[in-house]
Amino acid sequence: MRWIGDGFRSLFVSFFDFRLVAIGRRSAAPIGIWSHWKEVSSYARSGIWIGKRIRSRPGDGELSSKHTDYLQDDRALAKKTTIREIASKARVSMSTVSRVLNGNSFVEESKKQAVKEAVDALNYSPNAVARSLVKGQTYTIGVVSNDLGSPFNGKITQGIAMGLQATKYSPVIVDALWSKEMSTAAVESLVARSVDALIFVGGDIPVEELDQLRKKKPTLVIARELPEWSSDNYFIDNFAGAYSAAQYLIKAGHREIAFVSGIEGRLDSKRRFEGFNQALEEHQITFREELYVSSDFTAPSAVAAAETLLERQSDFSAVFCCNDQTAFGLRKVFSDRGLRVPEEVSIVGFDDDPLSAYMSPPLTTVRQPVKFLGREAAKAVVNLLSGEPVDSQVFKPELIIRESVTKLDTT
Amino acid sequence: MRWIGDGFRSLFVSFFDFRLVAIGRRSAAPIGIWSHWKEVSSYARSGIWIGKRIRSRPGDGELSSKHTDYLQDDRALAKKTTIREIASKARVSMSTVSRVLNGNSFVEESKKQAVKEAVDALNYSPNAVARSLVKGQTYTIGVVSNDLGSPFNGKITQGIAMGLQATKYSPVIVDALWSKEMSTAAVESLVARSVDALIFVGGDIPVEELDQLRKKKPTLVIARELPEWSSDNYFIDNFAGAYSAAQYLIKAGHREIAFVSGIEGRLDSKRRFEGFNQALEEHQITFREELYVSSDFTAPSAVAAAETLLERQSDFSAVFCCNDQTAFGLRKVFSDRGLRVPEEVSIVGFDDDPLSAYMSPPLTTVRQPVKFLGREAAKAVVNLLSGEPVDSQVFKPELIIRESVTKLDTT
DNA sequence: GGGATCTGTGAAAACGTTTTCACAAGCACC
DNA sequence: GGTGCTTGTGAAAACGTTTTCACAGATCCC
Repeated sequence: MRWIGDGFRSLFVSFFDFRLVAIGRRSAAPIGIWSHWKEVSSYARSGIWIGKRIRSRPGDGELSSKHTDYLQDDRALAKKTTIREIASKARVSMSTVSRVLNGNSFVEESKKQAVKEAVDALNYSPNAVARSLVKGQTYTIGVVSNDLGSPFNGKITQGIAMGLQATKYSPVIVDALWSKEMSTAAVESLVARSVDALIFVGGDIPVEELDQLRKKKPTLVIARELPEWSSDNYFIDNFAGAYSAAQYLIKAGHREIAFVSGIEGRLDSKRRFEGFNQALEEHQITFREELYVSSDFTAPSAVAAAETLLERQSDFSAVFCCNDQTAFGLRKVFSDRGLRVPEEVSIVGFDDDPLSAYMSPPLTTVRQPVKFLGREAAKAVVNLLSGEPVDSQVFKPELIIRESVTKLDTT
Repeated sequence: MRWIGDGFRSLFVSFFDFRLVAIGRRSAAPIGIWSHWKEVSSYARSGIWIGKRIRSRPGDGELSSKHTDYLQDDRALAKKTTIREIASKARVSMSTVSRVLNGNSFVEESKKQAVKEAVDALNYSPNAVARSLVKGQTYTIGVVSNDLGSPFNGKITQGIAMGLQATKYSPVIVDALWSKEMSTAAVESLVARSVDALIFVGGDIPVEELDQLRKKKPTLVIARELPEWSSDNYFIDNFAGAYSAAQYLIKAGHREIAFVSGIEGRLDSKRRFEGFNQALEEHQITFREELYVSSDFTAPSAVAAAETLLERQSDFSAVFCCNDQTAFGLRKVFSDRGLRVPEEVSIVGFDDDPLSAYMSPPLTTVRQPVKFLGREAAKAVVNLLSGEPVDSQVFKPELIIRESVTKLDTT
């Protein structure tokens, strides 16, 4: 909070949110020999709020150096070179400079050279904001992620960033943290910044809202199956992943297999259960309900799930976990209770977390091609922006066999 | 690749990088009854490249509807409402609309209302690009991260995003993937997009380059100690973290403690070794060189390190690992060799990975306040942007005691 | 009651590009 | 050698805001 002098329409500066509120009041004693009016504005410069409109009355004389110093806008001194300066240095018009820079029209070789020299000499780089304004494109792609801190989401995002690397688009990543409000806020902020396209990584925004967005901007939804969309949707085949893991357990002789779910209601959890079930049914195994325990993809919740499961005292020789964190949680409870893995209980996970290979025993799990998915999504969005339609695509996960499953002697 | 008709300066469209190359050639047979010139431009619209400059010669008559359809720019139809329309609907000037929207000047209540109604009625939201152009601020903050896929970096970035949530700034996150070229490219792209400030998360860009950048833009370096900077640098006290872990091992009776390093040459690794050493020295323990093994923060490399260490056949009762992934790698080798943890070897880690609590045994480790650091960095950068200087700050890590360290009977 | 100051508002300039438009000179062809 | 297309280029408009500037009416104070 800071008052700029006295003696004129004073300013109340709130640092918290950069709003400037004018408090009109009678002038008391003008600084120096002139009087000012100041349009209340939102310019913060080197800690001092500086008026842009400072008017000396006729006959009031010049501002003293003391005051000009005070009023000086120091950021303005670091003014960037503009296309106008290049034009005048190269003795051509601004249009020509633009044409050379964008390389989209014939320009005489000598002028081309002159422009390039001027650009180098003045160390010019074009202002992307101005370009965006006139082109109506920003060359940015909004990426709405949930929980960037998790390896799964982090890696997908990284894949997108990598895939966009060689293009002229950059990702603008926001983290919605699985919160409804934050995700709408995030999307609004992206739209206001006029990103050229949107990529949703997972999330649970209702399809209707996504439909609305898709009308306005090229939109891609990845790592989330959207049955309503026949295009612009890349996801991993959770059904097949779970099916292959369950199949593997069954082939190893397991019949009583417990299932620890992910977040109930989410399609990925559901599909994993369906794939799991399908494998069981194909081998005429009926799944007993007491072997289903609910969890939420986190290790702490898996601990609770494991305890519930053990309390039920229902026999099982293997557990299917909806992700690797769940497997880690279970493994810990089994350790604590002296249940040996895999000798007494086998475990399979899902995701292939970087640490799963280092669990003891190393975890057999379903690897999702996350980075690949991210990179493909980047390609897809570039295609979308060039007007090529993008068909939905299902990515196959891969069963990584390690040591957490034992072969049962079925005699 | 697509030719728009024949008969005039044709266009070769390269989809790969959106460059349009004009191929001048003699006209053959103009479409319809008029002739065109087309400024070669880079407009892609719904898969068809459409000329902006289509000139019918005098007397050539109107374009037929068939052709206007073809030439129509469909994205332009979805034109956003502008401040001008709000102004005319509310019967005030554009200036007044702007003033109401920004709330930075007195406006008569009745006009204020009229503007607000018009805004609601037309569902207007201001164009951030235009605003940025005139204000010279974009309200974006460039975040240069390395390896977003790792929990450590992912969580810091998440912290920054969370911290920026309530402000009017948004993060623009790029991943440099520890590559020199990618990081310079990333920084250049951020600067070209005129982000208002930069945050570097870790990384190894030379100080001189950072100094240069700092002259142009408010810059904050976090999660990396920069001894040359006395401000704008937030980092975690690696020395203290390692010291407390080593101290804990010593108090538990360990004398022969092995050290598995992080990436050699990086200051965080170095500081951890110094902290470790300091604790040893204070207890008059001389560190034997054969107990130092080099690694690089990844589990696979830790496996190699563990094997090297065991081959040396030097006695040790505990190992200090430079991060948790290293600890996981070691733990696996010890398992495989039948070395019990913690009964025969104790382990401490660094980072507190989400899965460390679920290692068997649960890993005693040094927790870094990563999300907190991210959030604080967000606050700091906002302060920086309002002109308040930001002093460098050291964040204290916390020793999390679990079960991977055993107390030795020192008799 | 009258000069000085305050207040609210619209017109217009500015931000830095790209694109359009107009034009002049060059070329090709009958 | 004239007609008509091609080519290169500069001036100016456009993108959608914010901010400046000018002005008129209101208020204040001696």
